[in-house]
Amino acid sequence: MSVTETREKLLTTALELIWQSNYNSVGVNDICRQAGVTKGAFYHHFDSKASLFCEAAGYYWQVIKTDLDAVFSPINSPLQQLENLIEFVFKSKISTRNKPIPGCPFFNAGAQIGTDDEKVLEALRSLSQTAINYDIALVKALAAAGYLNYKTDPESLGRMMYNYIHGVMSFAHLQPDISTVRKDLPEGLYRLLGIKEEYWFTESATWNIEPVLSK
Amino acid sequence: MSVTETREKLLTTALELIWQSNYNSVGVNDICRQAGVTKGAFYHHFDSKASLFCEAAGYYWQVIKTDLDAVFSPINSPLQQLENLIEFVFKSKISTRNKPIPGCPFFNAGAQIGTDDEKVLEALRSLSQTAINYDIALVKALAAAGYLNYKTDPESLGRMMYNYIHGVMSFAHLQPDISTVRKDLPEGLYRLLGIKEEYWFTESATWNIEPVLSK
DNA sequence: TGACTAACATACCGGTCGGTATGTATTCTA
DNA sequence: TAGAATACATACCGACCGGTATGTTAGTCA
Repeated sequence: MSVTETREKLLTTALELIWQSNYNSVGVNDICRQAGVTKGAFYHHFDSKASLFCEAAGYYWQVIKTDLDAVFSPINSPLQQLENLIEFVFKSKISTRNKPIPGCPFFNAGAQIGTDDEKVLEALRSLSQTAINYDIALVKALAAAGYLNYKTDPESLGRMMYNYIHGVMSFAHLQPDISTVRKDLPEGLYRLLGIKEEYWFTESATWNIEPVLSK
Repeated sequence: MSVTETREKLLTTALELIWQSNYNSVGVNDICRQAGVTKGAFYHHFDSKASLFCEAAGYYWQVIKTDLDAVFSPINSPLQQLENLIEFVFKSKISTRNKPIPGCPFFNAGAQIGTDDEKVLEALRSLSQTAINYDIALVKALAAAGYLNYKTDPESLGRMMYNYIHGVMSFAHLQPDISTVRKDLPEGLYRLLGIKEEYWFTESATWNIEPVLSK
């Protein structure tokens, strides 16, 4: 394995394992074993488990940014973007490729990591804020196009979208019922956004490529 | 300390500690130290850490049920019940009594506990479903009273409320900004429920007693 | 009063945790 | 081509984990 290969293998493996369970119960040894490298290699590349997590956060973001840019591509109408987002969340964060319903690794980790480790928290904050910014942009576009019922504070509404999506994902983690999510996810977003009812379920997603990281 | 005192002290202490951080990082030793009892006493009363958690779940529910019944008391109008719920979530789950914003211990735990330990998961599932049932009842009452914009599936909408609330709480855990929550929590629920806009922020909560467990 | 037991206390166990010290190939550089 | 730096591998550390074995005390009941 080349240098960058080893490094990326550790990053992706860490993501995968933490995704499947959680930050605390995934040990450095587990990551190393799964990645097929030794602990020496691990601590050659990363200072600590926490710093690996921070770097993995950046790596993860860089990876899904490609997907998000496609999801929110301006060649799609705002309504299509919304449907794309729903499809993206479902495909990349929920879906049924394996038994467990994973949710977002970093959001889960947010609830898992103690209040210590400020660096990790900061990485998570930055990550979530960047994600919310995508939502905010969508809200503005929807509002400008006249799809929305209420007058709207885009920042607040972007946060609401983010919070709702992650609430649904966490619930799906506990109650792995695909059909429930299929229903609750879009309708909840329609309601939150205040999409006028005549536009509900009228557009279909233009995004359906396989998410980069979910192989 | 009497027998039941010791037992309850362990239960409440476990709740408190898990609340403040999370299931995995709170050890049996921590619980014992904080509760002022020894490990021998712990394992005299409980079979394992997991079984303590299950019993704590039941205990917790029994405790907050009192609050919930007050929040959703039929002497309050549906709109008042909704405001009460918002106030309850804010006071008992968020608030500012200490620095950290805890969220719901059991919801957090849901994201933390591995897919193993099926008994724990089952306890969490039962707990969340019972909580959702309160929301469902509220949805029905609101719909019957004509406060809602859209035609509604109460079960689905109850879940949406639950998911949104916990999404907000988890986000608050990461970004401890009280004023944000103060805004996003009610408005998100109004939007989700489809409360007609003329009823937004029109009622004030009739519930403001101190939650039982948050001393 | 003595046998029995519930309710603890103390000491300790094997296993695992994140992290490190040190050795060894391989590659780059002067 | 010598030697320095890189990229690991191996072995090991102390701390802590959940859990247990065993001792001690206090109350119950015959």
